[in-house]
Amino acid sequence: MPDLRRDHHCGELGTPQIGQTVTLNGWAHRVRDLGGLIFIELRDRSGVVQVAFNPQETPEAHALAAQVRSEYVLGVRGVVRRRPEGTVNPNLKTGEVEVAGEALEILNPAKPLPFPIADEEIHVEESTRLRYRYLDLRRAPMQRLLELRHQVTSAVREFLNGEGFWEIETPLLMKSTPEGARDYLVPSRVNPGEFYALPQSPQLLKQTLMVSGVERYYQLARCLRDEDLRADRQPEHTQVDMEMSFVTRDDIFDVTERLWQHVFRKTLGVELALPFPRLTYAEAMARYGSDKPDLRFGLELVDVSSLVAETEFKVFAATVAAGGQVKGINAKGCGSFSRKEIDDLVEMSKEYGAKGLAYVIVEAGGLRSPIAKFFREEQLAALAAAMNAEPGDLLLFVADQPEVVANALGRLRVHLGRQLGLIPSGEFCFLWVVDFPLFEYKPEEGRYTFMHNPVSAPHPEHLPLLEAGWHTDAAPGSPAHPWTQALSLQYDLVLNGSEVASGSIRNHRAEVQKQIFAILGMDPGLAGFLLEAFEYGAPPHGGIAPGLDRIVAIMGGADSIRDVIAFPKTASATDLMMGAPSPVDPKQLQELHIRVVPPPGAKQD
RNA sequence: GGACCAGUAGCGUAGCGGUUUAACGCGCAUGCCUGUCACGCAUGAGAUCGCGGGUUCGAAUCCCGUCUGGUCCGCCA
Repeated sequence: MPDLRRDHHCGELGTPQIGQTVTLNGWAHRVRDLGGLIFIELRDRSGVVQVAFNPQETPEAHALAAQVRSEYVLGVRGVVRRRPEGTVNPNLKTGEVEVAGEALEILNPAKPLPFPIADEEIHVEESTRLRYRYLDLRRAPMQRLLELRHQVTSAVREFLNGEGFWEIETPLLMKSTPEGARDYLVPSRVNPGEFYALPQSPQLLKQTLMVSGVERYYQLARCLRDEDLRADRQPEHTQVDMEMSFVTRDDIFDVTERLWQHVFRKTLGVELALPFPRLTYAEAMARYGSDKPDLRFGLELVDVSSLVAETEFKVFAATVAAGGQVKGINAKGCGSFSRKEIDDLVEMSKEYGAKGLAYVIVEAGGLRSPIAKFFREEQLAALAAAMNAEPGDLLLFVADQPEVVANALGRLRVHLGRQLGLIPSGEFCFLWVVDFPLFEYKPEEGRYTFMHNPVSAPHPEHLPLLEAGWHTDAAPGSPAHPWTQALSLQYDLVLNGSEVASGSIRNHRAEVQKQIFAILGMDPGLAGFLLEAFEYGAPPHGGIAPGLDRIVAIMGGADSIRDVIAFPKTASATDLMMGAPSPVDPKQLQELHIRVVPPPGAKQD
């Protein structure tokens, strides 16, 4: 370590330290060489302070200071003094004082940087930031996010420890499962031809821990999935994985709500109101067309099926007759949209699966629309009334099967909310979505699959529907089928339109779990050991797994979860800093008993 | 797997209705400058216009392909 070892941090200096000799270590944030005087802004994690070097007072230090460039690493000793009259910098936390540099040591020079560290508002290609992630993380906005994430995890641990949870680690080398997401595989050298899988989540193991009598478990667990990426999806993400025994759904809601209340209070000073509102899945889909509705704005979906069933507009009438529905949203004040703007919305709704988007412009004199001619006067009036239409509004309608309508209008709703600036910033709108269907019918596979995961328990009163499903006359997938009707004790936590946690009360009775596997046509596979464990006294249990990356990103106002992950991957799952993934030495492959068969057209080395 | 957007000195951009020494700001280098704080002033270096092919007398500019990054759909909790 250098001679000049720090005894203070840059950002903590102020008028109370005036007169003290301090030693600082840090980076040259900005350098201003006036020919005589040299000012160096010195930065460490705590902040920035100005150091002044005077050629008359300390010629040696001054001569060295003249060599300092941006981001040189320095040791500085000097006396804290009040800045001369008129030179106080109100933009700097330490701006009332400066350090009169007496001794300077260059601990390490730095090459000119690929992008500036000192400017907070920089526009640099994200690939450049990722290539030089160590420099990107040096920037103040990124440091703030790193610190926020640290504070959040620390508050999470503090709270859960206080509630009697035990933090327990589970293995990274697990067993592959065919269902759900694609696994990352790790070849076994010792067992030729066999593979481990990296965990998609510790789901089965945390349930196993309940059988072990742990009662309250948590882990900041890394979860890995080999699927395509998005702005809010990385190949590895972190969950606050929790599981509890002898609890009801409300117990889990209560702990989770108080957890985030504690975290928001400790880290942001924001007071969350409890309890969080709840919506059933059915209501969320009906009113917002989404199972993760953003409640920070309105634009709710309105069902007008009954109003249009008898009209001459065949698209609407036929859809309703065929068991579909017609729903609309009222884009308030968008009646002035240009033809192109409306066409864009139509195009977008098609992207989201709708066959089309009907629109009606509300004018003072009446309704203007290409489809108006198919409606009688009173039908139009009823439609306008149902949509709460006022002159200047734009009404948008989709007719289709309920899932399609919900998806298209739900996404259109979010798009319009953003486009119209209806979404207030700085608000944190949590809500529970409850009563998810237990199963989901996949027409293309002709079978039922699980909605969330296969371990979610059915609603107790829907338990008989499991058995009834084997004997029904109802067509698979139809609304009348018992398995379509069965609701589960699964729940999601939604924050500002993002799903930030998911959980359920689990099946703890082996026969119920086996029944569900049978309905899903699933081999228990990996879960076999859990089923066995259930036969040795499994407590009722349930849990939840909040996604840390998404929550921290929302808390910190980051655009992407990449900004709250220290070393994230690109959209093609590569790491631009370390250059992963990469080919490996043939010897390594040999040891693993693996031969690579490149796809046709792949790049050769 | 598909759609769209972007790629021009270290960074951010302009040029893209074809022909110029490829322009501007920041950064960098050198010199000057003793109260600056995005210091200032002057001079200068720095670009095979992502890559490959094609059209043309002539391509950063038009066409095709490809790579990389991003957003979205599919996929995924």
